Amino acid sequence: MLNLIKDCVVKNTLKVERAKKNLTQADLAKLIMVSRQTIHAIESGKYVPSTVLALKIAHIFETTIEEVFELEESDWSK
Amino acid sequence: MLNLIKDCVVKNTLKVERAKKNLTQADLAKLIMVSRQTIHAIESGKYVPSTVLALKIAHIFETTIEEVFELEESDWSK
DNA sequence: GTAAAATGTAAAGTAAGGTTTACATTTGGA
DNA sequence: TCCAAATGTAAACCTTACTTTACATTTTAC
Repeated sequence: MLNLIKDCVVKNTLKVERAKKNLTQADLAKLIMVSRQTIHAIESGKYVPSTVLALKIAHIFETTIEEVFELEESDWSK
Repeated sequence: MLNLIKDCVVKNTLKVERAKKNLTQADLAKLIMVSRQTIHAIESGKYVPSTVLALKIAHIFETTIEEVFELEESDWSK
């Protein structure tokens, strides 16, 4: 079975949520205990965070993972 | 900065949700296009799925990731 | 009680998430 | 304008998620 997950595109609203709370990338990184580069990489779509990270991020923004990370429509069937 | 994420414990309700929908591990695996062993590994806590997989799993069960995957209380501060 | 279905387990390999260090560029305020 | 803060970028490295194949054990149905 070939890997279809890696081809899935996930959009996120990190930058906007950060703005709402007036947090810098470094602030957010510190809050969830990861490197600033990790936040940057997620925001710029370089990669999708692990579920543990996603849980923490959604928690900080007082919302759900689904609100922050959205799987592209066409990828639900992959 | 050392990696704290790997030490986080995440419980999940996959087995129960599967029972509700009367799906075998193989059924679920087929629905989200992963191997049966992947489902088994997640269910038995061997590892936490990626966010993409978690999104798909929650979607199948018509719920949210937070309902299916719960970070242990003490790990929110890690 | 036996066959089939479901679940458990394991090993080797690949890809993606995340780290560290380091430096370059952009933005904003005095 | 100039300094500092914020953001962007990159490379080398390690860990974990997920795959494939294969076989063992447990459950379920007849």
